[in-house]
This record gives sequence, structure tokens and C-alpha cells, in this order.
Amino acid sequence: MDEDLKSAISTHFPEFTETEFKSELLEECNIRHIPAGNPLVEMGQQIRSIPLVIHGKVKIFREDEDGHELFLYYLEPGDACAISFSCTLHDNISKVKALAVEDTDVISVPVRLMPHWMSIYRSWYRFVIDTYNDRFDELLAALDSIAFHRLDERLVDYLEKNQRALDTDVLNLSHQEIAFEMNTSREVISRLLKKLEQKGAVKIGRSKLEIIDLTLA
DNA sequence: ACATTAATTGTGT
DNA sequence: ACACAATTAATGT
Repeated sequence: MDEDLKSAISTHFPEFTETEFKSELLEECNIRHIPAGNPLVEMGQQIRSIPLVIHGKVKIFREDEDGHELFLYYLEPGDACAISFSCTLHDNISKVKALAVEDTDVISVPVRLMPHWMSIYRSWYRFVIDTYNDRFDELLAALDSIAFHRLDERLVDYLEKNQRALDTDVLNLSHQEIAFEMNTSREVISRLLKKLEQKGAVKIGRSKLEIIDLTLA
């Protein structure tokens, strides 16, 4: 039972070196399974535990009051949601939405342990700082994309991210879904996709997109 | 196999 | 952005 957890930790989080830390992890944390398509954290929800993903893929969105969303980035095995770290210190509510796009397993680290662990386990301290840094960089990249790039470039960005994260050339997304995640209208996406198709970068199917070669874009 | 309907995509303003 | 046309996929008969 706990063997799964143990091996999951050592394969996806090899940076956790202290043996006492690892055994404490085993004691205090449990695995949570989230089926594909289900939310991990909803916008505005209290954060009581930090998810460390060990299987599957998780999409992170920003969401506004009337349900507009904006895709930010993917979380993969070995990643943690850094946004939730900040919530621990301020017992804040979540400012993002997290959605499992594949069947996903996470280790749930209770937030109450954070201050203690941060102070005594160096590898945990480093991990938190490092992932915070990585996510901050991604946020900046996302911000640049919106501020300085035109929509067609953003779309290519978006497709690249999906291709890389999901590790496939075939994306099962409707134009509507893409538009939603990029916070634009469906028509615009349709038109941009058609341009990409004409350049031979993608092939359009119904609720399906085959990526041929994005460098042609 | 065919008709009906719903969902997705295309186009013009 | 909106309205509507066209096309494709899904479902029932």
C-alpha cells in the first residue's frame, strides 16, 4: 500500500534526500486520485494541502468572476503547484483552477506541516523555492505572450505547450475549447487554425487537431 | 440504411 | 461580436 507512495517519491522527487523527511512524508501524506476531467482545486477554494503530482497531467487556469478562463501551464509528475505555496502562509484561497486532464495521482501534503518542514528539511526548502522560481518564470512567459505577442503567435504557443505536455501530435480539442482557454472567440480561432492548415503546420479535424509541423507557422 | 438532431465549423457583415 | 449557413458526427428508427 505505502510501497507505491514510497517508490513514487523516489522516482519523481529524487531531490528529497533526508530519510527522516521521507518517512515523515509517508506518515503524514496520502495519495489522492483524480480521474481525468475532474478538478483538483477550484477557484476560490481554501487550500488545505499542497499537491505534488506523481502521475498524469494537470492544467492550471486563471479564472475570473464570470467564468472566463485563461490557460497558464501544465503540471507534470515531479511538479507541484507553486501558487498553493503562497496560500499556506496566508491561509489564503486559491486564485487559480487546476484540472486533471489525465487520470492523475497526487501526494497531498497538509499545509500545517509547511512551516515546520521548511525550517528543518533542507531538501524540502530547496524544492519549494525552486518550484516557486520555475512557476514564476512560466507566469512571466505567459504574461509576455499576452502583452507582446499577437493572437496567432499565442495560438502556436498554446499548441506547442499541449503537444509537449500531452506528448502527442493529436489534440482532441474543439475550436470552442481552445478559444475558451485563450479567452478569445471561437471564430478567431477557426480562422487562425485555417491559416495554419494552409501553411501545412496542422491538419484540422472535427474536435481534433493534428499537429504536423509548427515551425511552418 | 436512412432520417433526424445536435454539435462543430465556416463565412459575411 | 453576432447571425446564420454548412458540414460532420451521433442517435434513433
